[in-house]
Amino acid sequence: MNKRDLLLEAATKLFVQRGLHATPTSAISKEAGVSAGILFHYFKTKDDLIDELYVSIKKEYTSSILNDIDKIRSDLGKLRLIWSNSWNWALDNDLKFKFLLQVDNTSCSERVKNHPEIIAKYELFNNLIQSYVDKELIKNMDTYFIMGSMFGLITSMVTYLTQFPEKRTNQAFIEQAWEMFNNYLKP
Amino acid sequence: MNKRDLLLEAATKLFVQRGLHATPTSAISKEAGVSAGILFHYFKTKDDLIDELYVSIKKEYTSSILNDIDKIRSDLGKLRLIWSNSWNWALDNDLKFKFLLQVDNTSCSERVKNHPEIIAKYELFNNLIQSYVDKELIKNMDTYFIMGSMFGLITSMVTYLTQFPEKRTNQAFIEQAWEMFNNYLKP
DNA sequence: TACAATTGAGTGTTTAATCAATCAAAATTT
DNA sequence: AAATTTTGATTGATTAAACACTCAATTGTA
Repeated sequence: MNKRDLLLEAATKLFVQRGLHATPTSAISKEAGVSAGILFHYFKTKDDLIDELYVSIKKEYTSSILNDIDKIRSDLGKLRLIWSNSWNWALDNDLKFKFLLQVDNTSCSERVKNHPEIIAKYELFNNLIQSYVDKELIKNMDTYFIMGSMFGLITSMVTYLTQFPEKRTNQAFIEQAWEMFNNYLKP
Repeated sequence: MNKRDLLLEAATKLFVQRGLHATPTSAISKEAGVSAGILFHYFKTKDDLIDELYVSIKKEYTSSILNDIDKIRSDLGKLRLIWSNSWNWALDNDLKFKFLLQVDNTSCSERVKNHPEIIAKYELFNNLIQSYVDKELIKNMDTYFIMGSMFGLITSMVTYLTQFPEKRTNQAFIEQAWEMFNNYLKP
């Protein structure tokens, strides 16, 4: 792996373990196994590194949500795939997901939230949800409210499955969780 | 107000605005209008201040959730009051709530999460939810899953109402949000 | 030879925490 | 009731360590 990616990977790990500002750049370069100076060759400042890391992970997450969506025909099936894609990615990439959570509740997310590529992804989801509202597949509520609720439920699902990993393969549990999620949304 | 409380108040504001580790103790004492030294008279270390602040706010929040619960007779009414108490407190104390969110996703919450008073509060809620499960008022799922979902939905409700404050007094919106919350939980 | 990648010691600044020194008020003694 | 002692709150200059970031020198590579 190139040193830039090594740095991003090391940063993700340390930021989650120790917090953004409690992680010195020297610790990141050490963890990545590279020199201290090279970090500032690839990233102008520490904040730049944080911002670039956030945007790249957010893009990876939002892209994964629509994986294989074309392989499903029914709208309800697509909704369920979006739901399971979301928590599956988060569980398979738990450090990255925790990093997103950490930054989302911080002031430095302001710097980064309005990144054009991220806004574009949100609009995509917004339109998708609106189309489901129009088809009366989900309740007629403000799409931002719907989107926020979905993310809240998915986050709590991830937190729970992180604590009780054996439930992830418990089909009865997954079915019931989906039923609840669906009951929440349906008109 | 005494200087200890002034320090806690200033810390809450700055931690939310700038992040935990991006806020020097000097900034906190300056914002509080007290000397730099007095902070370490009341709090052994900066981490101690963070921990004490977290525990005191968490206690305030969890206590507010059960406000006036005895004035309601029906179980469903109580559940609704718990729901509205939660987001009302969060909206009325937005800095404190944001601080809780910020710390909850950070490694330093590990230090503090196992505080006996907080564990006691969680067990209280756990028992309450279990009693609702037993009465078949809410779905028969692991109470930790239920509790986490409720918190996830309330957090997203708070985030939404912070962005669109006018909805808070929109009775139709509140009714529909409650209906969705209730649909999520009911068997 | 040229050019980019990489190093790590070095720089100036900022940080958490300390500490000797003040002061007002409470407690104790006369 | 006056005089004395003790206490704890408060200050801000100080300190030693840690920090983000730089840069001259070195290495690799085309």
